[in-house]
Amino acid sequence: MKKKVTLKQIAKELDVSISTVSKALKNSIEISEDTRQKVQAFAKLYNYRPNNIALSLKNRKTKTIGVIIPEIVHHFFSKVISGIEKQALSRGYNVIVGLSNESFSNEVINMEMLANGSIDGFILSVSKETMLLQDYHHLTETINQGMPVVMFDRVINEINCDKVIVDDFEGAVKATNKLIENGCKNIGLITTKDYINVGKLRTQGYLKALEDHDIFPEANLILKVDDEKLSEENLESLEKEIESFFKANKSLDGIIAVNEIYAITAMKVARKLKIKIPESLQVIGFTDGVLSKHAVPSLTTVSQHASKMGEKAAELLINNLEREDEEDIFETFTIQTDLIERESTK
Amino acid sequence: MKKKVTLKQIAKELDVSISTVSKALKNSIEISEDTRQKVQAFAKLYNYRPNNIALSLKNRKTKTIGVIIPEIVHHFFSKVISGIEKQALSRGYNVIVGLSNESFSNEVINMEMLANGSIDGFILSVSKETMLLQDYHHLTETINQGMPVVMFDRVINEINCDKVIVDDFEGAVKATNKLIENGCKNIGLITTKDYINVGKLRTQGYLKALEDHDIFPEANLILKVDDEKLSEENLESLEKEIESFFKANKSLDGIIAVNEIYAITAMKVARKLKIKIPESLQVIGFTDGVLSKHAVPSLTTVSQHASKMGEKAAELLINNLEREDEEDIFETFTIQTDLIERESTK
DNA sequence: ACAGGTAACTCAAACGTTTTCGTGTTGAAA
DNA sequence: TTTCAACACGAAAACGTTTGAGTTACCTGT
Repeated sequence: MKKKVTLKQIAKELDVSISTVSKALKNSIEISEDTRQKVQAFAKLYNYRPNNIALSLKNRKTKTIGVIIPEIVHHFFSKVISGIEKQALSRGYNVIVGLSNESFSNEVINMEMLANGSIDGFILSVSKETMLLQDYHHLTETINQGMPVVMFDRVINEINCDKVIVDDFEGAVKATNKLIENGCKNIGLITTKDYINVGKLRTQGYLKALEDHDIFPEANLILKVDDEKLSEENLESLEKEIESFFKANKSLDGIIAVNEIYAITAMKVARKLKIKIPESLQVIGFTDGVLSKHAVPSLTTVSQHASKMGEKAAELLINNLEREDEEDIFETFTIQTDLIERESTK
Repeated sequence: MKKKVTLKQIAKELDVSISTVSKALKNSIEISEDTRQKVQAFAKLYNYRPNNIALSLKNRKTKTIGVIIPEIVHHFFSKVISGIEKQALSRGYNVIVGLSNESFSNEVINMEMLANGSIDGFILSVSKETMLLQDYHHLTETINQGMPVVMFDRVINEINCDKVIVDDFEGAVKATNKLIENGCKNIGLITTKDYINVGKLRTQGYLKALEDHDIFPEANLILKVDDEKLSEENLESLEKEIESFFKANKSLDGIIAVNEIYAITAMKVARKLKIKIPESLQVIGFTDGVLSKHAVPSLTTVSQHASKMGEKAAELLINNLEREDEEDIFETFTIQTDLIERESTK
């Protein structure tokens, strides 16, 4: 077991100074050809690699970015991470991941753990609890200490930083328009409670599209599901809720669901009630994950290009980190959605 | 924008030495009550936090573990990460993630990037390419340098380190037994090419169960799908392959599939061919992901407890890191599988 | 009055780099 | 023989901590 070799050891071994070794390895012209070759040969032999931690300390930068997300077992977030990773790797950065599990205190703890020198900047999507509590002190403090932050998807307007968001509003408009074009007269919406930003925006897009086509939105065509229902256990109660929604609105011929689970569950309930998809009911979901692709019938869905979001977020952050001038001009980048048409629509 | 405050700054401000500040903050009895209070008050006011990088350099440990996985947009791997994260957080460690994207060179690059001081140890599952090439020099080198490594799921027997594996063999036995108990006479297997360890083990389990019941395994009941078919694009060709498999074996009344996609696709094909599930065909998959839960009919599956795997892997690694004696006694921990019964079996 | 003790600090080294500013030697020009 | 580059290298500081080993100044006992 040979431990990592350091400059000091090489220096001692070759009987030169540490500085000479360092310079020789960097091909400095200060060092004679002879010595340079000797040092480089030795370094290669012992597989010398500079110690990252020492470099970080010296340079005051770690070449590492911290990512805090609410959950990782989630198609959208893991896609975002893969985008971040891709961009980070190509620019020589590492990615360190913290999970908040939708808890405010976890978010704070994780950020504090990383903010003390471990990373150069944050990319994050805040937890639901944080949105509810509206306590953003950890964010403002981090930013005030001069650490760049990029928020994505679940962003907070009051916080002054770079942001990457999905055009949820426009996505919902597109989806709703599609259903209207396809002849739907009674389009229902399955959404979340309003405090979740994305749910709100999608609802607004749905309403806007109806309005544009002079369709009067009916309140009972909008089902606001309690968010707890998303947890894996409460699937049955979600099913029941959707089932009574369907039974109460027999005329439904189109459904927009603000996420994949709601859409899939709606299709499941429809099948149970012998409602044919897409013949008598067309369904569009959000988030183009595995479920949409493999469902039967496969689900038409609004793709959010999660991977691209991650790449863009990482790009904004790294640009900021490597910018010389310290001007803080923050950008909000909007990712356009695409409607992926599959079998659940005509 | 107030930058992070250091011991040196506090020392200068209060006109004492750096050591005094450090000791005061640690409540050392060497420092008078007075000074201690003064220093602590000042530190609190300026929100002093020790610089992690400096600590890492001094202590020669980073309290960070590196995780290298082939892919993150994958239910199994993201579950494993969440398990690792959970255990890591509870023991004061951070998790830094590298993705190999199933590529050997990416795996090597990522490991080299992290192995130079950034982390204390690795948790990894090797890429398919690495298994194919059988080039493990990056692993042996890392281990030889004294950095602990824990492998999970896709492990390599020749490498001497802690391992966490799923009892794939026994899982396949359980699944096959279940089908036999349920009256299946002609059980097919949809698996991968043999170089993937897990596929091989599951195949062996399937064969063992048949043997135990004096059923002679028929070669044409085993479909070895080319692994490329797992990629999201080649879904159609996977479907075709399975379809001809079904057509060539009309007597099939049970299917074991070594992953979720194969199982779901098999069900899709069955539906197309008007084969009723579970009445005339029962299906069991591996990996209890979202697809299994939300499929119609929902899929009976062998759960691998991915999250538990992650926790165990992190536990083994951290125990190793924090162990005083340097004895290298490596452990291979086997995670038992569970058969989650759903609608795709009787 | 003075050794001995102790409370309260400070010093300095160490972790592994990079980099600026010397410094000694050589050879050549004056 | 003196002077001065050019050359090849070394010393030391700095990044932010921790910690064992000094160093004061003051107090106590004899």
